[in-house]
Amino acid sequence: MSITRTLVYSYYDNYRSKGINMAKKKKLEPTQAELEILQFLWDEGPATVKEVHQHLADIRDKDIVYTTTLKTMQVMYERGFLHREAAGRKHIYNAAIEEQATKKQLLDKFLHFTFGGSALSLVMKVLGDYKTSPKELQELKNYIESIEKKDNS
Amino acid sequence: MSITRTLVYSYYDNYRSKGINMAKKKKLEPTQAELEILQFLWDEGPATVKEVHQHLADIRDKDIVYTTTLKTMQVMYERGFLHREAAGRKHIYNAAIEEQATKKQLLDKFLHFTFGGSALSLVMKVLGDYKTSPKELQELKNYIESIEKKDNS
DNA sequence: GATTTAATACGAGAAAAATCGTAATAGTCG
DNA sequence: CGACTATTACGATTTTTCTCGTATTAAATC
Repeated sequence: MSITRTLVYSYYDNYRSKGINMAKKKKLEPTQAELEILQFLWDEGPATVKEVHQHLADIRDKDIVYTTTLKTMQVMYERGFLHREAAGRKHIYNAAIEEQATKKQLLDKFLHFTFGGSALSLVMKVLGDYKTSPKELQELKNYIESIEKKDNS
Repeated sequence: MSITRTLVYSYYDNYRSKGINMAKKKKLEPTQAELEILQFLWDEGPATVKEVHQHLADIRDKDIVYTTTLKTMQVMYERGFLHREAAGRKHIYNAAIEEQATKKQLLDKFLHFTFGGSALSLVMKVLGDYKTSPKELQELKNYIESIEKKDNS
């Protein structure tokens, strides 16, 4: 129980805490299919549908049709998740939402639904379940110490 | 880039690595609504629909009708996520799937879709985004050291 | 400038998830 | 027993997400 239970957040706090009219807040979270696309654009920068689609074909196990990717990206554009720019007959798409903020948002949600809001129990689970190299562990300790230093100032 | 990119897993590995006929594998992952219910049963043990529903009403911001909870739990029972036992006119439900294994499964998926499979970048993000108390940080360091020791034996 | 090709636009539908309303049932209490 | 109530059963609907096929457009090639 100890520390893994200490740090608990409510997923809904995000919505409640931001004022009165949160009810009419539109859906702002990318879906999973959309996430895979954003992931690619965040890492690689602007790309065409073709490039994105190629990447998905590599990544995924299940096949997908070109127009599916296209459609998804068009929807993402409408939803404000992507920018785009015409270049000849093509469009060049880019992420329109910020990587870190988006991940934070999804993390909040995941934390709520899967770990009951406990951030530390998630961290422990990850460290316990995935083999981490000595070097990585060392770097992680350093990072923790840098947080400690910052907190003390 | 450094360490946050090192530890990368493919979400699909889970499916691929377990043999030949993975294609016909049924949907085995609880949905989000189901997760909230499992969470409660894992924490609190066996409960009636009424109790679960009461809990959801407390937890959630949006209202939900009783039969919705009931239906969800019935579906979960059919899907094999819950056991149940008649007690007079009621049913007493309990989780039928293992907490840690289930969370691992969901973590794999989340890691893939939201952090491109990088476990460490998730850990760093969590530590960076959520304020963690000095005591918690210390316990975390201890935990990391215990992993280091174990690896060296 | 006609034909071919590569891309987008768009509507429709399948699949999955979540919700609800009504009916049936089993237990309770007068 | 008969009325009442709490509970389950179940079908249907809504909402969200994902997928695909066809039509259209714009550029490239000959």
